Amino acid sequence: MAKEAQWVQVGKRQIALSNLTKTLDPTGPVVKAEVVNYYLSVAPTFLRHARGRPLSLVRYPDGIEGEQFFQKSRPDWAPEWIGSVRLDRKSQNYMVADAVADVVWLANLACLELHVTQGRIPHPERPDQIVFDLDPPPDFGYTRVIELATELGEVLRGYGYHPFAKTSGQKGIHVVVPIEPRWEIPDVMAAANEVAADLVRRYKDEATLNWSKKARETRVLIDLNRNRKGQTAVAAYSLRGKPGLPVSMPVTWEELATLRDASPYTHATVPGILEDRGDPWEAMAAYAVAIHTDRKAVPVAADPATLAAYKKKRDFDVTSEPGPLLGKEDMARFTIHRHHATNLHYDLRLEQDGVLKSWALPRGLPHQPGVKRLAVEVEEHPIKYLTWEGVIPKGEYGAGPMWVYATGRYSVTKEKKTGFYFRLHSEQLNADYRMHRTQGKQWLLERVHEPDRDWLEGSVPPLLCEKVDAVPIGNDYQYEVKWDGIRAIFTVIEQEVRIWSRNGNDITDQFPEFDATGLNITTGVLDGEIVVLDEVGRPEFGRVIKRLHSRGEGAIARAAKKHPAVCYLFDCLYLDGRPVVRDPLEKRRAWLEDLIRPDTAFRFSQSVEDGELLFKAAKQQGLEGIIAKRKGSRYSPGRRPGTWLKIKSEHDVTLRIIGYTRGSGARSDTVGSLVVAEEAEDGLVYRGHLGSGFTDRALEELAEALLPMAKTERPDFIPEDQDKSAEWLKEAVYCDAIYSSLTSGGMLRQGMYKRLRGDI
DNA sequence: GGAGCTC
DNA sequence: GAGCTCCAACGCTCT
DNA sequence: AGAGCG
Repeated sequence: MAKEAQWVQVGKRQIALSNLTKTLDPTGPVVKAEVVNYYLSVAPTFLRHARGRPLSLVRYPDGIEGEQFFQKSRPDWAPEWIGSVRLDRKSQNYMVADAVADVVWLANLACLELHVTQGRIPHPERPDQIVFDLDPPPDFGYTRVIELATELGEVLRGYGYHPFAKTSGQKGIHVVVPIEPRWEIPDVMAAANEVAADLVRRYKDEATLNWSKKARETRVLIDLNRNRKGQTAVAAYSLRGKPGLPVSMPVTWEELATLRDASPYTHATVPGILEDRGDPWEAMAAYAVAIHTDRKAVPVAADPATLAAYKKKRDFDVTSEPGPLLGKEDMARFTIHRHHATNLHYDLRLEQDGVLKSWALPRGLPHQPGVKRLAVEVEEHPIKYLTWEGVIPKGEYGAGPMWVYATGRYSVTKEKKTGFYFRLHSEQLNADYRMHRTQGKQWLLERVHEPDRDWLEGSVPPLLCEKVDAVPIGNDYQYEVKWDGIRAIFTVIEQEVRIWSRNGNDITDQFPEFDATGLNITTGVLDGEIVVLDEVGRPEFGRVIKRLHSRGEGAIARAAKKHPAVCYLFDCLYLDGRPVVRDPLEKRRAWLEDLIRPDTAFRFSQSVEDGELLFKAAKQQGLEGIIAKRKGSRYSPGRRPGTWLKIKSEHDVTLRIIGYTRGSGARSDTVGSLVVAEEAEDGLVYRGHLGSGFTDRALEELAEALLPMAKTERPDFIPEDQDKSAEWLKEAVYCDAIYSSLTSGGMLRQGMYKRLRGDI
């Protein structure tokens, strides 16, 4: 072990990291610590595609400018927990990554590139994907490679495959199709060859299968050799040993079409992108099909006419949800129902011998390794329940709504005496579980691997609004009231609720009225707006903000009693063991409505179809505005402008800054917000607080920018030194007095009101 | 990057 | 103790 | 037979 080794704990493994400050990419420069960090952060996603595949390491112990070498066999000094597999009698003992710790250990070996075979355990000799490596000659424009990859994608669809794309991390593009692991390599090669030859026939001047340099000249090599025995291709999310440490990055077909080169994807950017938009390949395994040369009927003849027709409707196809799974007759299917009978529960159904083996899961699916959930074996169900969804009428057994929570295919990865391990592949859920019989009909369901992203850990940045001036009209939208209060993300773990502000601050303690008894849920992430309502049911921002600022248990309890808050929930991001952010808005909201218990502090934010009407009503009621949401849209934490629009109900407001609040945070130099009032017929009307958590300096700048916009530069009641707005803002005592008067009850106190009004 | 071998 | 060496592989093509 | 190729 090198002398300066640093020990880290990854899962249950301890790993010695050596030479962390060694530069591996001098052009960055990038040191080894950053490489380890990269692989640590993408490991759960990386493993989804690489787990169980024999590895080739490309190691750069002296950095990308030093010597590089391949390594396949498992060195005998590897820790005992690094797994391995032998492809045949006389082959290597290939290493196989299974857990995050394995990836970190490999990263420490300065193994920048990880390459994998197309087969994986338990059938390493039967590929479960075909890779088409598009390898352009020098000076072949990237855009043209993309075009060719896109065409290849279409040809593959014509043959009934579901293609996925990634950058190679260098000049090329890899098009990958998942297949069922049922054929030997020669059969798979033959199928691949047929499709590639088809493409080459259509694009004679662009593409070739001929591998010799001379014959290739200026054409792209469609390299099928990556599919051969013992051959590997760079793994999805692997780094490449090139300047800047680019990544072999899975992309959606839409993303691919907009790429101009592969430069956006590097060790530095990929973790953020992944966090932002997830893994485009996540559901890949659910789209495995039989190779086209061995199907009973070839689904689509690959003649040019068919392809043209396909191309025509492709725009629609690509932008909408993926189509139905193909070839499902060849693999075992599964469904999980959310069944809101007398007692809410889930039903896990696995296809086996022509029936659905079923278990009732009273508390949903486990969300994390180590979490176990009871699973009670129930009677087998007929296959037709795979897709059944609806309401079981009152009086019948199990009366109540039953939703398809996830459906796709599954594979048993390991059989044990007391149970089995299985992996779910679907659009909704891709995870490994262990089913373990404890006694009789009682089983325990346990999650095996870490999720890509732990939705229940800490806060999730909420999807934000974009302000617009007019109500977007159309059948594409649904409309909700814009509740004027505190945006809050709720995380529920078991029976514990935590509340997070939009900036990720934990505000749980401020609102003791929100507890899990109001929600029919075991684990979840919900999005809503906390409001305090006035006598006629209008949100009073001043009151709720006061709730946010009260300190001390006693004060909070008193405030909660005086001004009880409710929360209008409008979205659901995670539900009992699976993220739902990628389900369409309507589905998320249907689930949400179902999980809110009546007569609690939680309410469902109703939506309506008529935007104009709601807008008019909102204006009449003095509400802040309405929100238009695009139907079918996903939830993109952190933002995605254009999917969610906020409309101000008043446009020509003249605001005046009448004070500021002291911040409630720990930093003494922060100012809470500007207190703004609107000019009305009969004086100033409090409109709320602008921003929060400014430093004095930032606030001065903001005030300077805003003051000229106000009708009067400064209200008359501000004492002395009228010239310097910044100094005016520093009149803390005075403004605090205004603040408290403004916010007691959300109204201007009598005296102050008079003073503000009349007599300015 | 780590280990085994050689001097 | 320092210095050197090893650490892959397939199948096809060209020479 | 051996080197080259990715």
